[in-house]
Amino acid sequence: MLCGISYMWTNGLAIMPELPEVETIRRELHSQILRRRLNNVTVLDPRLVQASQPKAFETRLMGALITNVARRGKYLMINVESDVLILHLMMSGRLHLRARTDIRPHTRLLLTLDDDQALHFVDVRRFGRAWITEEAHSHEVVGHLGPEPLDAGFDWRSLAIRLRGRHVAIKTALLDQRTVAGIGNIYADEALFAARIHPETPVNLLSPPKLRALTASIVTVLESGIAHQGTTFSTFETSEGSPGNNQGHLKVFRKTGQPCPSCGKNIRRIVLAQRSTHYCSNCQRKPRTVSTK
DNA sequence: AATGCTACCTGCGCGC
DNA sequence: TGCGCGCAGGTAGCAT
Ligand SMILES: [Zn+2]
Repeated sequence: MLCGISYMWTNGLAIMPELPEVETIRRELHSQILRRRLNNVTVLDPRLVQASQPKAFETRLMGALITNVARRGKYLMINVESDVLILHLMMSGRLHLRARTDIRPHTRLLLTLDDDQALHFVDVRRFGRAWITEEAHSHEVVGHLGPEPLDAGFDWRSLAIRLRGRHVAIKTALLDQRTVAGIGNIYADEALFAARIHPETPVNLLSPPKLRALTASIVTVLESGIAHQGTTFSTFETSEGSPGNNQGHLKVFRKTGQPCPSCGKNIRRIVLAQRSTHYCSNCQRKPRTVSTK
């Protein structure tokens, strides 16, 4: 299914990995590489491991047994015996399990397994990053993250705590990973639509009932995304090659000019926090105290 | 402390 | 047909 979206890579892939996409990849990887051994590790682009020397990075992982594949927000965590390999795909990072010799353009990292297969980290835009740490929870890149929205303990109070003392637009706050981990541009717009909250609403003006609604909507849209194996705008492959199809379930994201599925009014697009933002001006009203530009 | 803005990077669509 | 511009995205880092 196409959504009038026309940009994709030459290999036909166009996803923006947020929590549901990373979780989909995590589940596939878990079934594919758990208890496999890393026979070889090759850093093809030093930029990927900026924080460390490529050689040291490689040797630290070489020969290690993969004991778990986990996720924190949008970060993928491949546990080996005594270390954790943390990966962030950013926008264009992809993981493919395929023949170790089948190296395609833009491959940045090769994790060769104990057969002819390798996990290929392919990243056209080179924004993706990789780290190795002994203790993932306190690591610099995940230590500051907000609560996991799909954990049992996530409720409107934990959201309220993270918004305390702040005055930014709610969409800006949702894109800030310290507020809630894993929300990106797609699911921020979808969650705000589902909760009937205008994206420019200052967070200090959100009542507890609105925060409750938003909390529930965040959980709903993320779970829906996972249930549909993530959002893609073209011939998306997960690492196994099966397509995600959550794009067919989005209500407002990149639906500018199309009728709101709730009221029929045209979906609007604005730029907020330097990001495309889509909403229904009828279903998502600005509080009166916010002046219209 | 909180917030805003830019750099980073590349392929593709669009307009001329 | 060819070229160049602008867009898309998440995060770190810097400025205010
Ligand atoms: Zn509407």
